[in-house]
Amino acid sequence: MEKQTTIKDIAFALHLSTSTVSRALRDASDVKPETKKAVKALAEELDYQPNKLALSLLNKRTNTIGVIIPNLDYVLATMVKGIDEVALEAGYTVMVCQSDESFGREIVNTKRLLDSFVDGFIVSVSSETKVYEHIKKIQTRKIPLVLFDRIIQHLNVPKIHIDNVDGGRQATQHLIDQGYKKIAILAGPENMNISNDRLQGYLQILKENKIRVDKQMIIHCEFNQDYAREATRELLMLKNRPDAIFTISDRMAIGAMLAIKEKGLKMPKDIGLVGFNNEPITGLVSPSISSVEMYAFEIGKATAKLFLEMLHSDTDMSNEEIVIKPKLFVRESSKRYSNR
Amino acid sequence: MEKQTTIKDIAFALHLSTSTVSRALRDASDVKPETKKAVKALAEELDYQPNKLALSLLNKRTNTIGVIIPNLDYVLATMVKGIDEVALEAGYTVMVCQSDESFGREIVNTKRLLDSFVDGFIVSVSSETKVYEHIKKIQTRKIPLVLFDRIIQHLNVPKIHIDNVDGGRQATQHLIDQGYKKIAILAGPENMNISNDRLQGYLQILKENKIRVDKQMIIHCEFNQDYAREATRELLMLKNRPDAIFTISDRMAIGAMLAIKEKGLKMPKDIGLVGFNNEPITGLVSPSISSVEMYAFEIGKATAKLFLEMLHSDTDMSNEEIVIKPKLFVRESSKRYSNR
DNA sequence: ATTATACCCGATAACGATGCCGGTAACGCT
DNA sequence: AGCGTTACCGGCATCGTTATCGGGTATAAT
Repeated sequence: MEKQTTIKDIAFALHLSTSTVSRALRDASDVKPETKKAVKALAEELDYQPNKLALSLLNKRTNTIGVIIPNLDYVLATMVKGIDEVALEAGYTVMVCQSDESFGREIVNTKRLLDSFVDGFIVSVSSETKVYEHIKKIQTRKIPLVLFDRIIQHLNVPKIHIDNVDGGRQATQHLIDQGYKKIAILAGPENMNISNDRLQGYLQILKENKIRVDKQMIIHCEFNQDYAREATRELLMLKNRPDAIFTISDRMAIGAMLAIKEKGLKMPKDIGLVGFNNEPITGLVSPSISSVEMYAFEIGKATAKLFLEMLHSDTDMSNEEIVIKPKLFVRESSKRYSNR
Repeated sequence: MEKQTTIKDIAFALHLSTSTVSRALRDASDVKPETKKAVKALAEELDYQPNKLALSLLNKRTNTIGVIIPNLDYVLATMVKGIDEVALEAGYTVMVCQSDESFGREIVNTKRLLDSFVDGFIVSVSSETKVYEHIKKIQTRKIPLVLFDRIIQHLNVPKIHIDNVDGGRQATQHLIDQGYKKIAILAGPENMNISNDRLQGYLQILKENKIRVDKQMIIHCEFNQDYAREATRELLMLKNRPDAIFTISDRMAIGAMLAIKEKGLKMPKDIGLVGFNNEPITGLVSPSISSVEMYAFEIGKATAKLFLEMLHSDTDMSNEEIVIKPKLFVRESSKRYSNR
């Protein structure tokens, strides 16, 4: 690594003090125009770049945002893209850390970013996370923090996410409308808000339609294609098997689809299927899979905007909560009647 | 943001000098054991964390790696995951910047990371990038740099990538083995190494099999599903249409598949199709698509390892080039004969 | 001629940490 | 008594930058 030219070099070369050079470069009022010109010219020539480290040490700002996410699957990668775009525009650089759905790594990442002096955090918690001390630590240090997508509902932090209850409602109501009678749900781990909320929507709709809840139809399994496949296999072996399945992710829907095909059942005739996320793959498999769009890119952008707003405002925003409406896209896997 | 406890606070509280506190914390030899103990106890109590910015300013090291990638699609996200894993292990934090396939943003990202004083760069260039001044700038500053996946062949920089020529060879030879006579290729933009190399492999195999190259069968199009679909439409309208298509990405293969289905042709009977990347989707669509696996996660890990090695060794490694063998996974879209 | 007033510019401290050097006290040895 | 050694500890400079204060000089006003 080569030595960068510093303000001192310029000062020395021009027989000026560092103070004057500093002021000249920042176009301060009390510097002679010619001096300014000379300084700027030399700065240009030597390709002078102010040392951000030194500035950060002084100002206690690094123009860096710490982003912690559980992984880089389609949805989160899309959200990160949105965050990145807005952050870049505003002059911030993001440090993306993956917890890999591990609580321990989430802790490590938080610590790392904390002592890298990021200006703030944008976090989506891992599926393992059940204790929030690390999050609270960020708060007690008064460092700006926004939770997105996988939020922690009871924490007093600005949040942004889709209306997962509504997503669950849309999916379930749609299956009922299509004449399915016994609807199962493949939910995720019990502590995850996105799982619980979607399940809540499912339960609401069953109740509103006066359908009795069958506990056998509610499966909590890992957020993963293989687990979903296995869970679906078991569901389909019940003597009172479901005639529709709502999975809370598209990966899980794929797993369910594989188990359904394996069993020789036809969608949408014998069984209906609705996923969540509306990943491109849902439109490409056969039958195509109905899914709930969650506008990941928009959420990413909105998250970064909310974060920046928080960073620059001094009013307390910890009660802020932005909720975005999802939208069901109906495809072959659940469409029995073309008129509805 | 709250004030962090510094070494000065501890020094003041214990009526010591900052130097002594510093030495005590680093377990230096010439500090009385009791003093050490007192310092450490207080440090623990006040939750002292050394200020990384100050240290970075002194040592000119930030323990941060700048990663620049064109986007966060499946392959690159997987690679980043590999990089992240190894980097975390080694105590480094990565700053991931997406150029979004834009040359301008690649420049901006390079600049940003440069003056964030990252310890080095891991870069995969955008498809627009045809001029390499920003890369050379990194080199002239003697900052460690590794190129991966989308490399620049003629630059004297450590590189790591799969054997794209071999990937192209495997795909093309397989199609010939399956009895296809007129094989088209959907290549990417002309300046991309991964595109050119795969095309090269294709050409080699045609030549080795004494098949005349038909320029109409070589299409350069954007790295994108829709462009690939349109290109395939046009290919299929030729009076002398191809009976097999090799696309250099799976996204493009999907586009091609859609155009093929639209035309009413059957795979693998009427036409064969082979993609590249071996994304999960290739096994899920119908017919499933043959594709060349490029071991993205392994490449990511190997890249980070190579980078770290370079960082810690002082021998010149600019001629290092790691090439990983890809492997064709045969699926329905191109499998006419079950015995081969 | 004296004072006021811009107008420029330099010295210094500060951000937090460490490396180097130097200093002091206590002790042992000749 | 005088010297060297050892064990501890503090002072200072340094990294690169800016904010603050305090001059100095030339011009204008009295």
